[in-house]
Amino acid sequence: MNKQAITSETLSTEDKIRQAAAKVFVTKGYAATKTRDIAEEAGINIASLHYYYRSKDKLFEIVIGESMRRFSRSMDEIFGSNQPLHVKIRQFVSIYLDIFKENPQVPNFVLSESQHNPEMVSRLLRNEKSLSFLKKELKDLAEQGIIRPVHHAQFILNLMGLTIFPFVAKSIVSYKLELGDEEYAAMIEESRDLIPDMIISYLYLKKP
Amino acid sequence: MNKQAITSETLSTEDKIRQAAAKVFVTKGYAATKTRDIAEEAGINIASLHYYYRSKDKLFEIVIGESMRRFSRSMDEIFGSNQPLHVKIRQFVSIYLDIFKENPQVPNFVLSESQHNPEMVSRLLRNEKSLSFLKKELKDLAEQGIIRPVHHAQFILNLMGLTIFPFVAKSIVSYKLELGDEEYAAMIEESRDLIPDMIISYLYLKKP
DNA sequence: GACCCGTTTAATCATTTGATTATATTAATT
DNA sequence: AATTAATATAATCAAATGATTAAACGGGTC
Repeated sequence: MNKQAITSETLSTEDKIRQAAAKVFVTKGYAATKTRDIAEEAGINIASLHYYYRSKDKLFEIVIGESMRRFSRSMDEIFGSNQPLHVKIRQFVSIYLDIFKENPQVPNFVLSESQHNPEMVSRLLRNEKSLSFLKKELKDLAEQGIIRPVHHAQFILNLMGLTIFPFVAKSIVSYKLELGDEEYAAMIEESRDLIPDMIISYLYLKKP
Repeated sequence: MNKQAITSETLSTEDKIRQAAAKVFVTKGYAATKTRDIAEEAGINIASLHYYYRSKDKLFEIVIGESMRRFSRSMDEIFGSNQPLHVKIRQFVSIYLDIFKENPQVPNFVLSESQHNPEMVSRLLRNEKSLSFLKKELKDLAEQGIIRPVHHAQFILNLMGLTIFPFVAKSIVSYKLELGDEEYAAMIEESRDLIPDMIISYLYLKKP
């Protein structure tokens, strides 16, 4: 029972709708999601949905906004801390692997909807901190001869790409390489060490 | 004029439809694409679209099937050749960077639609060769002590992730990191060497 | 010119879909 | 109990959408 019971007994209608919307939007994408799907998933009437959130658009922006900000903030926290860079790298990979193992469809959802609606990105992330301190940290470490010089965007792209890609490409890759779910999951688990190892070994001129 | 002229003068209606469909599907995704969008883009009547391709679904499968197989085959060709592994790695990155620079929306399109419809992947890629020879090559090189032992799926995932991710994440990353189009393109160009360098330096125990 | 066949078009259909309205129900307050 | 405000529901609307139909068009063949 549990989840079902909690959903229908303890949550307010408003929350039930938001939860259901998140589930359906993330699974099917904005365009393929019908307001009726959400209402059914939430176990409520379509009109209630419009009563709480004025439109499908509004509801969608709340859902994807939450996803994007959660993503964005964890990143700022990790790279804004004062640990050594190589620790931050391991933290990033480990934290995001855990998040995505719980929500494997979210990365594709966010990336896909962002591409279809780029100005939404700027609107929803407007107040989020930037990663400019990372730029400085990389520059300083490079000047001290600890790491090789590298554009901070290169660094972020490679780190994110390695971490996220296994989740967005699972259907295709697991088919092409004939891997079962368990084997695929085991590989992702392996990458918890492999990704940081690879990046650190490339980046650092003297091993940290 | 050129492209426009070629489209409306020399192409058959059938080809105009397929080209228009590819453009619209890739840009907006399956669910958000209306048959009227395609007809308008192709400069033809909606009924003609149904005359040549029985339904929106059929047309879509042709378009995405072409994308997926083109992707899949280039990969098989590169890794099926008999060049040294480190050359194949550089080839892979360089070839795919060129493809995606021309069609930056395709990776997101294929990945996103694949996730929403996983059995489509198996149906469309049914007859494509697998990458099993790569598995053997990695195993052999590892046994000879040339490279470190690594799961072939790890290898493919990391290589693809590094190459593809900059294209699927452009909206978000360029916003968060405040990069203009030119700067972003320059970074991708940098990665033509950086990605292979990083993978090779991690993989090879003695430099090749 | 008459006929035929592949193609194109305008008009239309049935269903789906986001949204609204008017009514009912519930819970709290007096 | 009566009143009121918040919430939920059934019924319905107008627009959008995938698909079809029947008629027109065009070019080749006899």
